[in-house]
Amino acid sequence: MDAFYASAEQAAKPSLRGKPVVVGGIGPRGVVATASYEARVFGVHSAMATAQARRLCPNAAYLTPRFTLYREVSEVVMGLLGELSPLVEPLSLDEAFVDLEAGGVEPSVSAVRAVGERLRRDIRVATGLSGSVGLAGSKMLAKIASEQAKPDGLFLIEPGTEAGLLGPMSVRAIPGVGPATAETLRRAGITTVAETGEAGEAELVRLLGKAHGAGLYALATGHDDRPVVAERDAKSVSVEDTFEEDLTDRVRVQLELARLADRCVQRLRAAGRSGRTVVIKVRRYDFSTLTRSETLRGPTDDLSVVREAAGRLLEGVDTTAGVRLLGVGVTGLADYTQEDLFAQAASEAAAAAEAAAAEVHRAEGEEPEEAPEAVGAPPRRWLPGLDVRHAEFGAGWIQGSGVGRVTVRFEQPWSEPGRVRTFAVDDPALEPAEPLPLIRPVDQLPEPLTVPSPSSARSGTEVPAGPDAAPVAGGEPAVGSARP
DNA sequence: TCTGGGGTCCTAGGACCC
DNA sequence: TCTGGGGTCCTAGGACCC
Repeated sequence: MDAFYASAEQAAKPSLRGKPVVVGGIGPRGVVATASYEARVFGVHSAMATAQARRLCPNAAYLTPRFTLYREVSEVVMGLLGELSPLVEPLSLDEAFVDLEAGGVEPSVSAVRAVGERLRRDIRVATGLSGSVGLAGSKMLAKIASEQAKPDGLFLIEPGTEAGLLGPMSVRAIPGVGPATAETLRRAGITTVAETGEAGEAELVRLLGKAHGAGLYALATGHDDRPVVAERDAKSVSVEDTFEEDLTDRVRVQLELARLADRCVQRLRAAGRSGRTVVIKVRRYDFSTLTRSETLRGPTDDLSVVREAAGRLLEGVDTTAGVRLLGVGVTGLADYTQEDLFAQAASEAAAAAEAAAAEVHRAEGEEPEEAPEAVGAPPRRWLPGLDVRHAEFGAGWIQGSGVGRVTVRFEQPWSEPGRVRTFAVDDPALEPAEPLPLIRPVDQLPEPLTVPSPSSARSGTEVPAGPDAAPVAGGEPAVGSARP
């Protein structure tokens, strides 16, 4: 998918189409997840500090990610891929390998190209978004082809043309070659794919180590027989938080670590897994990062066991100078939950310890756990980009908030750009809402009396899509769109 | 107002075992 | 009586990907 998160936001928010949009962390320590192509013109790109992006492109819309929506769109797209072949290997929410041979597609350039073009049309019709397709004889080549295809295109690497195409490219084009590997190779006078192959396997192994060197040599010389593997089981589950300000209070650090352990176990249990090794991660004020791990006697999905292990691991870490990030993870995953005596005993001991600790906290007048209760419900956070519903004005999204006010734009994926209104942050008529689908469901037609928009009469042949969306080929109506 | 969050894979040293 | 060789597991860190 092209600029996936940003494109999804533009499809959802008509007023942002054709405008720079940046999706990512909104806070002081946020980074950019995806920038729309309009924002990239200003030099904004993924992994850049949001603060720097704001300097480069102050007029962009800065939005917090809505993963629920992206996951829903992703499932639709992965479903379309599943119609092409039983062998689909997702790499992320917006990217996957498909083994067309296993899907019985005739192995000819014309047949394969036709499948790719039809897929791109189907994706646009089903989601309103554009995707790019790379077609080639191996995973590496297909990935490079898809990069060439972006945005909104298709690129096919014909057998026999690989060396000519790849040779002049930077070695960075090869998946797995990042900044460190590229720098090591550059110091050895190697910068292109062709030079990498010419260096020979022995030299690459000497420079990069056995596995990486041999693997890179194979890829650089066009050898890649890695199979497309469907549904691989996760090997670890982890959660982490970067704090807006460094934590220095040890009790607060312990509290946050316990919270992270809770979230980690929740995810572990939701996946129906259990794990044997507990890992904590600590990033200090100076960005130095360390991990500590402990392997249990058997796999567990018990909250107290994980919490206790995390707590023990933290004891060996000096946090006095300030903690920027904390994380808790579980690896060594097993498919089942082993309710052994060890876990039960530890669980009971932990429950007792917990009760005792809570007593101590109360006695010491710890504020973190008590504060919300004392003041009532925690203040709602109106994050830019999130969905809301107003009792009178209907569905909209948060454009911004501050000084006790929140600004909402009232529009839907299938409407004209909407109007902005401002409310008090505690306006009872305003409440958080679920994301609307990008394509209007057929069972949610507008009611004629309440939405008599004259412009909607021509919506029958339009597809809600990104700013540079081409009309649907053949002009067939989009799924789900209809006249009132 | 530099540097997220969730992953995978590899390396290397020490413990431990046969 | 001058110290093998190989394998696995655990721990910690680093590169890389989206």
